[in-house]
Amino acid sequence: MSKEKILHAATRVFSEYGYHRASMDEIAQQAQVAKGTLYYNFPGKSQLFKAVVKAGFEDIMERTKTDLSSALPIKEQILRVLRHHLDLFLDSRHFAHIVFNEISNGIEPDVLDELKQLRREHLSFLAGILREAQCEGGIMRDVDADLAAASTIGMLESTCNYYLSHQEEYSREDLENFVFTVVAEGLFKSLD
Amino acid sequence: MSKEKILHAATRVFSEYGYHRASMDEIAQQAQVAKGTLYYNFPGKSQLFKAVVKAGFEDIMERTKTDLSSALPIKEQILRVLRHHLDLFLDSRHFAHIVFNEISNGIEPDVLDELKQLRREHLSFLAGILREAQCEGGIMRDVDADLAAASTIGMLESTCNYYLSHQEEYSREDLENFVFTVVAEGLFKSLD
Amino acid sequence: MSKEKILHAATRVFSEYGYHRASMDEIAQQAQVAKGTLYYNFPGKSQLFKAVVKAGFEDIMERTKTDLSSALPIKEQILRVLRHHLDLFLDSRHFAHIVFNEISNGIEPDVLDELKQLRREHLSFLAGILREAQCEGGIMRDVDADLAAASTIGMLESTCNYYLSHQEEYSREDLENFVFTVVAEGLFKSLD
Amino acid sequence: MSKEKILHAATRVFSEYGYHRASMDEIAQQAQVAKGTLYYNFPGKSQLFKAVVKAGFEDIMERTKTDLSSALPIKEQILRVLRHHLDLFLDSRHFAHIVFNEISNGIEPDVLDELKQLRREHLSFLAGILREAQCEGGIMRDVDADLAAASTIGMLESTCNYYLSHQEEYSREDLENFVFTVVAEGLFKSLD
DNA sequence: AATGAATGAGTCTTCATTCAT
DNA sequence: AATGAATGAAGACTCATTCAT
Repeated sequence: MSKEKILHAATRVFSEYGYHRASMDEIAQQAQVAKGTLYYNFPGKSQLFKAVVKAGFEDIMERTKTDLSSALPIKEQILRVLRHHLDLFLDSRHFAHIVFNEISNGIEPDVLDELKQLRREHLSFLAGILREAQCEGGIMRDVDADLAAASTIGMLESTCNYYLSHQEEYSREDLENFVFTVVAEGLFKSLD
Repeated sequence: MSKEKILHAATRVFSEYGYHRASMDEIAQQAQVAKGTLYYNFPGKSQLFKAVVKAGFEDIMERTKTDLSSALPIKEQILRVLRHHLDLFLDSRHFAHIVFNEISNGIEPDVLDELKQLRREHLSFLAGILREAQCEGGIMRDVDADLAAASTIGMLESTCNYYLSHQEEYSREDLENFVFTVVAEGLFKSLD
Repeated sequence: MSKEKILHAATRVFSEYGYHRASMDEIAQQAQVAKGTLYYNFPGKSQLFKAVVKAGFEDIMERTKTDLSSALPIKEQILRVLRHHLDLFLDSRHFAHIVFNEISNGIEPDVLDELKQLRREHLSFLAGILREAQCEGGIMRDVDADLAAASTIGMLESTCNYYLSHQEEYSREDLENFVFTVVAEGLFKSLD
Repeated sequence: MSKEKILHAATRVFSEYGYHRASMDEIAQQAQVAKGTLYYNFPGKSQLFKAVVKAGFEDIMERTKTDLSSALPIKEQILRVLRHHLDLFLDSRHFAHIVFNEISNGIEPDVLDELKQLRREHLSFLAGILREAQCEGGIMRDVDADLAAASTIGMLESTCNYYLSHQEEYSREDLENFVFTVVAEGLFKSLD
């Protein structure tokens, strides 16, 4: 009960302020529990943060998995993965930022390792989908699937970030089209 | 004199610890000046950080510009831009991280705006080069140059990051080839 | 049932950490009861501590009494008292320390008074034995029995403490001989 | 300047409350400096405590040394040492208690080691004087000088403690006589 | 131009205690 | 008789910033 409330509040607060500016006081207040209750449910700030990030990764992976099905053509599956991540980066911009980026700053090393592990798992998940695409249809280029997953995530986040501060200039459809194009065909017509 | 030393030390310290974990004490110590001297030369921590980031952006832009010349074919110019940014992300990993990412966390809003402006200028610079490529040769796809610049930066950083924690699996050449392929041709052979 | 378990665990925990560093959490855990059970059986931490100290005093007094008997020559009785206290200070070093010394630190005043009373009773018990020695045989010097009891306890504890951190240099027998000599004859051959 | 004030205040506060109940807030208040000033001058609570204890040991040793001189007969020297320690235990009861006893509780292990070292040095100092007495005059029994020093300190403190809570029953002279007797001749007329 | 002692608001964390069940 | 979730006061410590020199 309290744990739920705390996790929700912590997600909000970490998203808004980032790890370091977020204070346990603020989280307790927003969760409407006493500060001690935070420490009754989580060992400390960094562990609470880890729980938030973990829930975030699990959520995006769960949502993506649910929407996929082997019945779909690989091409469609990848489009859906992209769309899910776009949703995440657009709807929960700040949350996505902490989940994908705040992982590197000044967090206790032991927790940091676990966070990196979570990120690795997420990338593996994406890479797995890409690898399938390579095996099956021969649709995909023969690039390293892990690098491809990593590069795609960074590309998506950066692009969404830019989009969000220039919303008047693009529509959501523009964004999707751009992303699909870049992923699919790259920037150049030909470089040879 | 002092200003130089402080700027160098601040770059080192911010790179190592990130904005929030970096302390003015540590910076003063590494710069071998008294703490008061920091405040004599810079109004405060966030302003000092801004100066560091600004110098960072200027450096990468300067280095890139120097290496370009209208004599070169556009294609080659873009390769060089990519290579310069790869260098930055690989050699000064942490520095690049704060320059490109720490900009969004929990920094005082007034300074944050100026930092965002700096990032915008850098993206404009890159977008400018891409736009040239579009005008001139018809080599490039007709995607939005600004989005393309933003997406490329994100892709580069994320890819380098992954590469740096998996160096045993890839060579630097692998990395370059991958990046060039992705930028040039995207991930798919065809999606239609 | 629970009370017993708690008392045992509390003794262990107080002995290991001292009064202030010992936590009710730790005690509950070691006693394998819920924290609430502690408060069901004892009014609070200081009262629990008092119970532990009381049991400690009673134990050493009981053990000593059991081993004495009016049949024994006074001299032998005193040797036995010394030996019992040596055993206590050596075998249950930390426990003895809290029983005899932690009594004065920063404990709630109300409980502190009761603890001091317990110590007083123990000293009275020892002084009683000494007084007997004085009456009966004329073996003992005509010093104040209460002061003598107090001084002896302090001497024993301090000596055992030193011994315990220099065990490689002395045998247990050395220690006993030293203590008996000091008690019996003092440090000097003659001071007149 | 501040350092002095802090050290004085800390001595007062630690003496009154013991290590754990003493709070940095209270010390800062009594020293009339801001809390930050405490940490500017001392790395932390335990280090501040160490400084207090160190000053205490140095003070008693200094005062004792000053009063001794090789011209005096050994017997007189030892009487003076005893008197100085009596003064300390009587005049600065609480301070002496923390200096000699609080050394064992729940202090950070690294600092604890240094504190133990200080105590060791003090005992060595006392043992040195005793050893002289053994060499020179043959006045002293052939007991281990280190054990003798340790036992004497414990005896003194314990006796003073008892005296202080029963002042109506003894005079200071009674106390001195008792202590001298015990040290000199022990408790028994003869035990053989 | 430079210093560094001093500050105090802000943070994380601990823990004895309570109480509804 | 026993539980354990929840509390909140209290405490140690950090650090950007100020200012007299």
